[in-house]
Amino acid sequence: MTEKALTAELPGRDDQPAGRDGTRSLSVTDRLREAILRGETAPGARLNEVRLSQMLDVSRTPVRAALQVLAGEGLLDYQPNRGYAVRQFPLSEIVDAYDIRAQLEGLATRFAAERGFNAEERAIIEQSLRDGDALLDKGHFVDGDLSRYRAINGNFHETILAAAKNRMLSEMIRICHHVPASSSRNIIAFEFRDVRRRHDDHHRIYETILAGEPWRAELQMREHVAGVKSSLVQSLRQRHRAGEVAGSDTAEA
Amino acid sequence: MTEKALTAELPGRDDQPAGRDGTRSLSVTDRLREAILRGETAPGARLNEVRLSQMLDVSRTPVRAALQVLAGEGLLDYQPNRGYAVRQFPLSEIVDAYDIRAQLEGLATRFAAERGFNAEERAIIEQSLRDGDALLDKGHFVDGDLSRYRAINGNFHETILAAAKNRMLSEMIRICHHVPASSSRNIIAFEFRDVRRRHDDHHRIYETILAGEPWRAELQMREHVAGVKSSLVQSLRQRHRAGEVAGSDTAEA
DNA sequence: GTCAAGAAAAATGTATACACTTAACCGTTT
DNA sequence: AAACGGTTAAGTGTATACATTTTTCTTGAC
Repeated sequence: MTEKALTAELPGRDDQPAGRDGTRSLSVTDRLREAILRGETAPGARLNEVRLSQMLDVSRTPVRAALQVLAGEGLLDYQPNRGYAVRQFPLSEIVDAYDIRAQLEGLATRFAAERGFNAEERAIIEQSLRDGDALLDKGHFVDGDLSRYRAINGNFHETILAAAKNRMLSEMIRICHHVPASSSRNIIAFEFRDVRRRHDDHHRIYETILAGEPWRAELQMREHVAGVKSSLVQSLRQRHRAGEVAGSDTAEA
Repeated sequence: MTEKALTAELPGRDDQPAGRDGTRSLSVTDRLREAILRGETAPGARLNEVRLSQMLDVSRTPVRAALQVLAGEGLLDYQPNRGYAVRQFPLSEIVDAYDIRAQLEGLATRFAAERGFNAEERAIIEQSLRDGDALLDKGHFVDGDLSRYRAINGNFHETILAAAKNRMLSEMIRICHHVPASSSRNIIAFEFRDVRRRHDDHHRIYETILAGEPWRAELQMREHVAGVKSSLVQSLRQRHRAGEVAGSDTAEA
């Protein structure tokens, strides 16, 4: 079941009132989500409430609250009187999640283009473009550059999403990002060329938005995300060919 | 706050063990969701846990569980230590929800077309097409026909969604349907011509799927849903012009 | 009269005891 | 050995008491 490592660096209920969050429930929710996304829980494993509460040193109440929330986010399965289990994501759903993201982020881009950016949003985006340029100027990556670009990439996408000003859209895209292997945190290694191409996409998208062509910007963003999917699929194929394969139709990385 | 009518036809905790559902929590969740979607709760109103538990004749525990679930569905807002409030949907978000639905259902149609239907799914869809034909053959609607067509329409869309075989997609579309004024349950009156046109869309989409053209089917479905949005917007404009208007930028019907 | 500070009230968060359901166990039977 | 039945243990669902936070109300000063 691999419910270990959850108990690490636990504040203990007396050190801090309730973690650094407002409530224990939120704290437990975050910790469990992290653990699941990290893959520290065997997919399909059932989560025992009393064991979790002992591990996290809280009562069952906040644990149950967290489980309900995570089930709502799609990370857990729930059956009445039978409890919660870590949801399994067949490879097909992981790949499909990119298609969903492509549609949704495309739409968000259209909304953003229609509604326009405020000064702060514009500043962040332009900064992210400059930062990416600087990082890619060397022509190759050194250690840590990839995770640095990941942050830059995040700023770009999040700012566009914020400019779309649609909560439902934001939440849905957030859910897409929380599909285990789809999450940017455990993405496969990328070629320098891939990153450069993607960064250029950012430039193009921003230019199209400024040019006042929401519909084109939507298509560009859709294509942009679809490109990430392609990279993933190709990467999976390579792995598979290398015989490194592992887990049939379930992702555990 | 208008938390009335929730207490209607309550089984009472001794009549039945826990409603007809498995648990009280699920029962309460369903009842609260219905009440919110029906608009029986003032938008923005804060929900008091003890009052709700008294009204529903259960303890706070299942009430809290229900509130957490509904917050996850996007129907309620939550703030730590301050509780839950009925979420307000600005008109823009209601309209946007149709765009989101259009993208998502389009994608679902593509998936369904790529993956194909099984015998049962095919049967349901073809039945829905026949039923709609029969209903529309008269050339006009009599009382009750519109809600009858609504059921037929539901069968068509739900079956396509089922054939897409993607849970995340299903859940997201479900959320779109739960946006108050977006819900089919409180949709504005439709012209006969609109319905006929929409039903013809169903025929075309199914034919395209059978023809093995997933990409075209996606576009058709996207356009199909976008048409519904247009009808809504037009309907809202008419209302507005008629001065019937009411609530500024918040939908309450 | 307005504002601020503090106390009282109310509401949410948490822990825990108990009820009920499900799953496991064990012996019996075929 | 496999299958059935009943008992026991384990786990989830619910109610409730208590802790903590937020909100309200009162009191006082300016």
